[in-house]
Amino acid sequence: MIAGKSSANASAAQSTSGQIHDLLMGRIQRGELGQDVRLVDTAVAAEFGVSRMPARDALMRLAHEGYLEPTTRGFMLPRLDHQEILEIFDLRRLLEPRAAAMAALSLSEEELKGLDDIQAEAHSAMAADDFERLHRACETFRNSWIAAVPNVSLRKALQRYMTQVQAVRLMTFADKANHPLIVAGNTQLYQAFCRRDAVAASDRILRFVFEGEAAYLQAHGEIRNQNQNSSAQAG
Amino acid sequence: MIAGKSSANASAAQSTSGQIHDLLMGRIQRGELGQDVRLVDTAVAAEFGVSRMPARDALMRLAHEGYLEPTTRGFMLPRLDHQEILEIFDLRRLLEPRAAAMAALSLSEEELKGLDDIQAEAHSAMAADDFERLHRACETFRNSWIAAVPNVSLRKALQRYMTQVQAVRLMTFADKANHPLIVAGNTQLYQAFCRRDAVAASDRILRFVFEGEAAYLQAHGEIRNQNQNSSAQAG
DNA sequence: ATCGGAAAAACTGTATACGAATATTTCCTT
DNA sequence: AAGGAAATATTCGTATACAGTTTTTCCGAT
Repeated sequence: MIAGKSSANASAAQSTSGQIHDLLMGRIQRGELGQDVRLVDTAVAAEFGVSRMPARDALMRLAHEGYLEPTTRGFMLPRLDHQEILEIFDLRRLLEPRAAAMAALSLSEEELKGLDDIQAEAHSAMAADDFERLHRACETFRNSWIAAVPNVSLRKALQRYMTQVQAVRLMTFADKANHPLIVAGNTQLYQAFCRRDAVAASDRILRFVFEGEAAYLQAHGEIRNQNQNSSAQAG
Repeated sequence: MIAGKSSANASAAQSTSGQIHDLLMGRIQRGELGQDVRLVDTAVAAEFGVSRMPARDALMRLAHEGYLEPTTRGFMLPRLDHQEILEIFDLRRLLEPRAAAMAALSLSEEELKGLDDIQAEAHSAMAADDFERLHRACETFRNSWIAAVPNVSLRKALQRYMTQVQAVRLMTFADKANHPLIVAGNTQLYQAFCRRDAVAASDRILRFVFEGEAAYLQAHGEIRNQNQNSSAQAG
């Protein structure tokens, strides 16, 4: 049977497939799976000491949620093409400003304190040149304020492409020059949250997404030139 | 084995669970399932002459997609509470104006002709007092222009809460006074599409969603007064 | 007639097995 | 050495069965 780490959420009420789902999602979100990894239901079942059925259920659920992509030979991390990535930036500009505005009004003092702590950790990690700590701090910061958005449907819509956002972020994160920009932007967002300034929070996130897109395009520059010759408008 | 109606999409490449999924989704989207219906995997399997596994896979997929809600005793149509419905209106205001603007630029002449035909059918159905034809025409109109949105991520985000939108529409559709308003709004949207006027299309859809929310609130009026006393901000 | 508890029925989650489909590897011919 | 065909391996989809959980029904007591 399964040896789960988080026994708090892998309680008696959680089915086997639910537990496997959560464990695999944790791995995906922490970037522990390489782009070339194939998750095969027989192998996952063997790893967790269960039958194929709950493993298959968990993999299929992750695929429906957008974290994995089914192939004829197992499930893999999604490979977004250039066009899909640009579309997600487009979608983020529609959703995230409103989400940030709502978060500015909804974040509790305790949650604000938590964001402050995360920012302190981000500064510390940047000073120490610790890429992983910095990346984790930035992800935690983002996940924390999004968790405070009161509109559940909006939150779910945001969380649904979180894996893609993270994949792009890893790409742009590779350029160390982006680090101070990202941390400074988070600091400004945090300050807007503290002031309960919904407009400033909204504007800052909008800038963030534009800047993120610009950084992505720069990182993708040479391939983008090639794609421009061949790209056709979808639909 | 399965006796599918649409053999064009239920081709040899489609798995059994995929076929069952499509057939059940068709029923859901046409409103053929009552609010109290429970879909149990053994019963669905028996209906389609297959084993529980493909039936269960199809039901689980529909649940992941938001069309069904799992209970301990089968799957049911989702029951949205008042707050969730308002949140979806909020989300629609974020997504649909942009979608309509994109559709205005992307719809082909053939697709525009199709919209014109659907509008003619809507007028005819309204004149004949044919509620079902009118409802179907309105749904087809909406599905058609959304299908023309080139941003796949945005389209998927819109399609994900389509069932909820349809449930609310059935509620507001019950008031016959709303019919001419809806058809007139669709006509104006169609005209904006013809003019390739992205701004007008965007604005019209925004009005549509506001009007839809107002109609929903009116239909929900007395219960809303009661809820106002007890509602707590989620999050 | 009502209520509570026990038993039966209904349903889900999971285990195992089998066949089909797909991908990979191997072998043979040119 | 390369390409194509055949064989093999891998993986998936589905069937059947069993155990556990939840719901419903029935029966006895009050």
